[in-house]
Amino acid sequence: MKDQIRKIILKIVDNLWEKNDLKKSEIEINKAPEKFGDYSTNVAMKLARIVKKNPLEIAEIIKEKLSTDSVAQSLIEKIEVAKPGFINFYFSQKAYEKILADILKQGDRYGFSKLGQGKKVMVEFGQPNTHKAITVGHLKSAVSGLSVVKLFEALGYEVIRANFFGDVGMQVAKSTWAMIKKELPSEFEDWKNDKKMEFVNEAYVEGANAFKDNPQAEAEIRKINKDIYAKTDNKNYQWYQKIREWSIEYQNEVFAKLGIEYDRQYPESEVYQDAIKIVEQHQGKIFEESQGAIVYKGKKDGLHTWVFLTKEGNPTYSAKDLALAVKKFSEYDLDLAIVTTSVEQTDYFKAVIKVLEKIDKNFEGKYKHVPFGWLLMNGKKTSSRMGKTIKCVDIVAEAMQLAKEKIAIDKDYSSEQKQEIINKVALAGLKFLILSHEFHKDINYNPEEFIKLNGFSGPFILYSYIRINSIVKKVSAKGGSVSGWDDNLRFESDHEKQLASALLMYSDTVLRAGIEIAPHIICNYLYEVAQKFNSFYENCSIQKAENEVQKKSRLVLAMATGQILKNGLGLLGIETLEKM
RNA sequence: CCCCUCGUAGUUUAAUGGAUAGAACAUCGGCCUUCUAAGCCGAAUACGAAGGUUCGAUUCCUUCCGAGGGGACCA
Repeated sequence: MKDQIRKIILKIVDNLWEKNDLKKSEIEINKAPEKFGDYSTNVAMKLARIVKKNPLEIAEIIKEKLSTDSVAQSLIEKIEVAKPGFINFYFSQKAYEKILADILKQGDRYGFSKLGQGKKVMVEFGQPNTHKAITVGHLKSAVSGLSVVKLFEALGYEVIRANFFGDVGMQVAKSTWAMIKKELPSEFEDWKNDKKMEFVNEAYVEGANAFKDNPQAEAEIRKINKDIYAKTDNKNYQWYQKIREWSIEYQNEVFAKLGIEYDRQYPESEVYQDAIKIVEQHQGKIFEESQGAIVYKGKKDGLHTWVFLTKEGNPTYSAKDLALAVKKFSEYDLDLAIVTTSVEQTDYFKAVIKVLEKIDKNFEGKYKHVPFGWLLMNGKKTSSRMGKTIKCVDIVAEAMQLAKEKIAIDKDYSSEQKQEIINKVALAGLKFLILSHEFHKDINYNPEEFIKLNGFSGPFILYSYIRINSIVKKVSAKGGSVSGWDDNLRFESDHEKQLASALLMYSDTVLRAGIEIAPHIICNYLYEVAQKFNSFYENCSIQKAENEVQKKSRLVLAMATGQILKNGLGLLGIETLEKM
């Protein structure tokens, strides 16, 4: 709809002022502030400088021409000119009819665009380490990454979900060392993965402390590290392998609960050899020797110096990330690869990407790092209440506990139904909290109420969706019908019109959120829709509509709203509930 | 010392260079015999400081103040 209006305006402008230097990208057609209509354009103000005329005069001329265009006439009910030179549009009933029909016809596919058609993108997110706990940072990565995946899918891309996890290095040696030393409870083997991993994480902490404080332990841990790299067939390696398996199973369980399944998982150990090779291949050109290590000196590119191979000849993470990048493209023929990590790695990835582009020009612009901020409790990274590092499972458990305490669930539901409601509400709250902030900014939350159940929150949107579901069922049961819903709709009140206008903005919003990789835009949008729906709900009864046309119109509007909320929540990785 | 990010109501935050800076929580005041009150309606409170560019700056540039992150063998 926006494109249609845009085309018409551009044509008018070209006809009126033949030799204008107006840059088309400067012309904006945007959602107008509520009191000024639905869409607005700045074309007259941009034109003013070029044709040397008062923007208000120009706006009037364009308005005049627009009102004689037949396509514009059918979509737009009213055009207004406002100072300093905006042209504002109000949608027509026909426009509403068309959009509602599209939404209901296309259903779950509504809002998908063709922008990325035929293109492949890989999104890497999650990135936990084996042999230790999955932290709140991994949770943030997982939730954010899933949303990036969904946004790219909505843009029409084929998306490959990838995970890169650390399964080698000193941290795994530390916990392996402590696990061997520790006395295991007799029933240990029968424990589920989550309990085992809790135990392993304690071992990791002990191992890390011993490494710091005890030279004997340090030597033993270094030996274990060597055995792991060499795959020596001894107790050390066997233990490492066992813990690795539990870790991976556990990771998959945790991520599955968050709604994440990967298409490709890259263990760090898999790129180890490639990393060495790739650095050696480009030594002298991109890399040089410095103090025994092989480094990339980034000064000429405005970057720091980064070590790629240590003086012992081991690849650092930079080399592994480099090898990983190359591997991704060779395996999947990608058009784009996205890596999400926390912000502290921003400079680091600048260097990795720079080096990647030096290796092959074809990578230019195709590897993108998306940094996200911390999830902070009262502005701090740690929690005294939960122990030093905040674990992913603790956060999820807290959210569930909060949901359980504060939601009033119909007592007639079975315990399974209740559990499902608690799970989904908690995850909706958690995911919405994370995604409603701009990616690169830190999130501060208050542990007492860190997921909100009302106001600007995921549960509020779920609740609105359920209200819709409930009315639609009730009205349909009483013989209300939506047959022939694609024409003869009539919206009289502002509540109806504003809701319909908001629905009309969905596809523009998805497009923008996708291009900018900004799920918070979706959050803001969904909240606006839900609010407008609730206003409509209070003021415009469906059951008590004055006539059949009104009843049908309102029912269709409610149904379309439900579909939009569902689709939008889907982009955030949030599942809907049918009742609660 | 150098580089990056960020400073918006009491708190958490939004605003592709545009219109009266938009919300939520908390606070105060209304609305359930009526489609799920996790809701609706209303009140009050904010752009760190100073310059500059622009018809127009919260947004872009400079300086200062404040917070966080990064800067060779960790990631």
